[in-house]
Amino acid sequence: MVTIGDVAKAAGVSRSTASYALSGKRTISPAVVQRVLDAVEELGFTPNAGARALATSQTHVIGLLARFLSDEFAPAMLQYILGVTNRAGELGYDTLLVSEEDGVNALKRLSTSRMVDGFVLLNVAEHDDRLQFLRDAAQPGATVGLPGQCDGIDVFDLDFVASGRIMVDALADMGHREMILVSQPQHVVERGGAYVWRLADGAQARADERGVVLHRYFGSSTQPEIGKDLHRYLDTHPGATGLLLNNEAAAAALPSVLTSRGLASPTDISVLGRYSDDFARTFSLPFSAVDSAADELGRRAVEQLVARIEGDPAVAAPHLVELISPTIHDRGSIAPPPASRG
Amino acid sequence: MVTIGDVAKAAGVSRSTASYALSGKRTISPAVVQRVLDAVEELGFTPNAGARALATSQTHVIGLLARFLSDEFAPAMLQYILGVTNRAGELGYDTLLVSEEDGVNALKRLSTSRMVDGFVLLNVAEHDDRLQFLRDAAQPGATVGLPGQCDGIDVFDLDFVASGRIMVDALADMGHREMILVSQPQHVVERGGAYVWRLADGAQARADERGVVLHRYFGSSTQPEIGKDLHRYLDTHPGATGLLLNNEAAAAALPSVLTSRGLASPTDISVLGRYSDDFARTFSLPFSAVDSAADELGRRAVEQLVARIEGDPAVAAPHLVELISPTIHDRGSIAPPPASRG
DNA sequence: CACCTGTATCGAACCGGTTCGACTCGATGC
DNA sequence: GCATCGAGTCGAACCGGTTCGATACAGGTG
Repeated sequence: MVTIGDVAKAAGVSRSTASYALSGKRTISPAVVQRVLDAVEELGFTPNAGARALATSQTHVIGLLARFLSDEFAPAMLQYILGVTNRAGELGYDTLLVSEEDGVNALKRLSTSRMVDGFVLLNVAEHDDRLQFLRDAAQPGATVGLPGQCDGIDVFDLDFVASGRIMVDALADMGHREMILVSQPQHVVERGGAYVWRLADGAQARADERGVVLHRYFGSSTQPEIGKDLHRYLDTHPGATGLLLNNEAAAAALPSVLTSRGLASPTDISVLGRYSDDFARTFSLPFSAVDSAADELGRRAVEQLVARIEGDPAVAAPHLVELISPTIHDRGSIAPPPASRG
Repeated sequence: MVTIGDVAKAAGVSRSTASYALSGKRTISPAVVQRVLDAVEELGFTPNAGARALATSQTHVIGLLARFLSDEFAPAMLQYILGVTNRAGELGYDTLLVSEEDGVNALKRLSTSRMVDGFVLLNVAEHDDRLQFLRDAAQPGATVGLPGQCDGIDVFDLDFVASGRIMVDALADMGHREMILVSQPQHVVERGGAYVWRLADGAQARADERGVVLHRYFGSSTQPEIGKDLHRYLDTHPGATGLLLNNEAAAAALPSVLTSRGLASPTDISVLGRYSDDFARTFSLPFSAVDSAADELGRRAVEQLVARIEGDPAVAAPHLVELISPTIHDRGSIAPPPASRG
């Protein structure tokens, strides 16, 4: 293997001079710099990552802690992962992906062994046991997902309260007065999926403000249960003209439920989901939806993490809690309710 | 940070003794070993990964080169990734995930900087430009996907030729005489997705042997195009009673296509796909399918890679080309054709 | 001409582990 | 009683980078 010593020898200088020529941290004569660069080129020198990490205490690797929970839609996670790895790559960082069950253990291991410069945590719950160790870690961390306590970390998430509000608004603006909100299953909430009730509360508050009736349900996350759930909701509330879906499985199941009831969207019923554009394409879902912004959240988390890694540690920038404003991707599934039309 | 020097001092021994006490590579008296272990415990010592890598030339990290091609069904890739990371974790290895466009560059970079002990390549094409560099690399490599040239690497893949055969057999055994095979889009083949024609050729050969009519198509990999494709195929071949799907998007789109045509499986048409069990669960697909064995392939690739990394380099084990026999996961979507029933 | 300044370079130390060779000491063999 | 041996330990070197302090030398100043 080619070391910087080989490069130095080939260029006829000392190791330190070669190092400075490459890093530019001290002034080296242009002639020498050129000789060093030529030697690097000729010999095919690449610095040994371990040695550099040892000397500089920087690995240029970030740890990505994913968490795949049962009854969750795994493919949705991929968007976040790719958002992180791609942006990290652009910024000169590699990504160590950990899918271990025991996130706390992985976090400790990577942190104390100094394998990474920082962490990105995905799928963060209201009370996430990984956070305590993240705060104590020597490396900074950013999360995708809004936990109960945000101190000491940078937090990124979709603004789910606002999402709930604009979902109600979108339908209420069209004249809908009664709608059904289908959330994730109850146990997703119980294990800390706070975004579920955040969206629901935002929706409820806005519904109350506008005098709209909102029926709230926790739907199943599996087929065919969710299909039956949807039928039951529609049977129970024949006056409801709008459907808000904060549940990927419900969105995926809805087309065949509507078909079998002889309903069409938006003619008979308006539908508004909350999922990513990729998800919509994959499932060919014709419903307008609040974009979950997975890609953007992953990107932003990495950007902030890298800024903190590379920032002056003396100037501890205040920690961010960045809630991305929801945007609706219009696919034409919202219209005025049947009764209000000719 | 706690170093082995701190541990040695606390235990009242030299650094080298502490190191040997922990590694067991030389005999150290039980009393000293215990004192060292106590010190490690008390101080919370974890070896610095960079330092260890520098000294041992082993990083205990494997590089995972994923390749997300346009018009490919990204969620399917997740299964392979998790198969790799999970098994690697069990074997004591962390996984560096690279999703870079330029796989060749990433490979070179990780290899020459000695960031990883070996590589797993996913989504390997017939003529994959990454392979040439993998063969020249100082680290061993394993692939998931069967390339044209397999020398110098360990190769794992599903036996797609056999898959094609058993897919035809499964339907022909039930009495079907005319079926449609929907493959991946043509350009997936053109850029080296050899598994597409391997399965198609296997199917065609078996169909010819049995006197079965097989209509072959390259379907789109995106919605809603694939839905329209499916409708067209069914319109064109009203006599076809079986559908073979080597195209995830087609499988995902089929339920609504069938519903809108008023067809049910297997009553009106028998369907056999080729995708993983996880995929079926995630998308609630009710079709029997040849399992793509994503998880197993990822696992096997890692196991072989680790064996090679840790094996005696003097004893160069012959390289493997392991084709996993296809198995059908029965979900009840295959039955005799309508005409042959009462 | 002595003095100072700044530029360009070198040698040595350091990061935190691992490992080789040498040393000590008590037990064993003759 | 002395050489031999093995168990147990230590010091030093090494892995391949980075970085600090010192030095050499050129040019400018009083």
